[in-house]
Amino acid sequence: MTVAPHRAPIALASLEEGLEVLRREGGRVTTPRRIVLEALFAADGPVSAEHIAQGQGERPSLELTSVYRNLQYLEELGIVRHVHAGHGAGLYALETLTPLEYVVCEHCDRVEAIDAPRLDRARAEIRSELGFEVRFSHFPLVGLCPRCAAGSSR
Amino acid sequence: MTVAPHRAPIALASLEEGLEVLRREGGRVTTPRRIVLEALFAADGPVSAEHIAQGQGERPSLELTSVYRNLQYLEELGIVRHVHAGHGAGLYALETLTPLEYVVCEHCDRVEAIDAPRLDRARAEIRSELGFEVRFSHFPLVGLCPRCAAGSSR
DNA sequence: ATACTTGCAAATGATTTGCCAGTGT
DNA sequence: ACACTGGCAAATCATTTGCAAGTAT
Repeated sequence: MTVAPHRAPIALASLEEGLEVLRREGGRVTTPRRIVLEALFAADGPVSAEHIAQGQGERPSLELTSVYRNLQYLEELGIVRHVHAGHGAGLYALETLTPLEYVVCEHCDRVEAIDAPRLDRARAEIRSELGFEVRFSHFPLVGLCPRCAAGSSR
Repeated sequence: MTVAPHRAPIALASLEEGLEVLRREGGRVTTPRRIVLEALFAADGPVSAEHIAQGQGERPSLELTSVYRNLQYLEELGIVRHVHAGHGAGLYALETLTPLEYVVCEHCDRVEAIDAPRLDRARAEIRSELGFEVRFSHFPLVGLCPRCAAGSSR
């Protein structure tokens, strides 16, 4: 598990491809590692390490420590990325073919994945106003979703 | 210290005004409380609880716990707000007359305060594209500042 | 006098680290 | 065989909480 600097993103098409990447990079294909990947493929959005560690149905549970270690390793390989949805635990997801960025509602805590290009105009505004090149992938956009913005008396 | 839901923001003009707010709201003017306010007035940007607790020059150090408790109380009163600049500790600042939002460079970690209106166009883009009403005050915009964007080979 | 606050220790929650036994290759 | 991993306990970091002693009003 000695990779450190992040590689370019790799969008896995299948679990098998993930295992291939592991082998190619000199990593070993172990049961916990396979399970973490399975959990990420099974998830329909970013999930916490805790969630992965708990297991679900067929998928066995495993040590939280191993989950964190493997997520970190997979992240260094460019297979996984994590987001911070609020004050709580980080959320992990597989890297995707079309880059995703995230928006979180600070009222209902819902996390929504957005195709990065949809935020290009906002990014351009920020670039021209501040000269900053922003990403909403690691730290998401936080605000009120339409639903909550409508019925919020706070 | 029983206030809980946040009051409307109050931009203090002076430490004295802060103490008045405390009295008006039924809080007590204590030494640690005065020190926390002094530290915030002395700071030229958002600072960590740790930083406040350490003291500096004239300003005595105090228990980290008290700093956190008081920051939380002042935040509930609408005098203080906090931002998350990255993976580390939260940063605290006095509420300002003209609302501020923050931008953080993920490369050099510099935190820059921005007058909220300067981001109105970006916010409008996001609103029209996603229906989201975003704020960059609690969770800041994260990206590369001009300096780092220029000389970054990563 | 009495409710609000502080200090200090201990608890929490998220994540990391040390170390030795276990196992892919 | 041997370096890479996993499990488990303990360490860290930021922050919160419990409680008895201290103090503003």
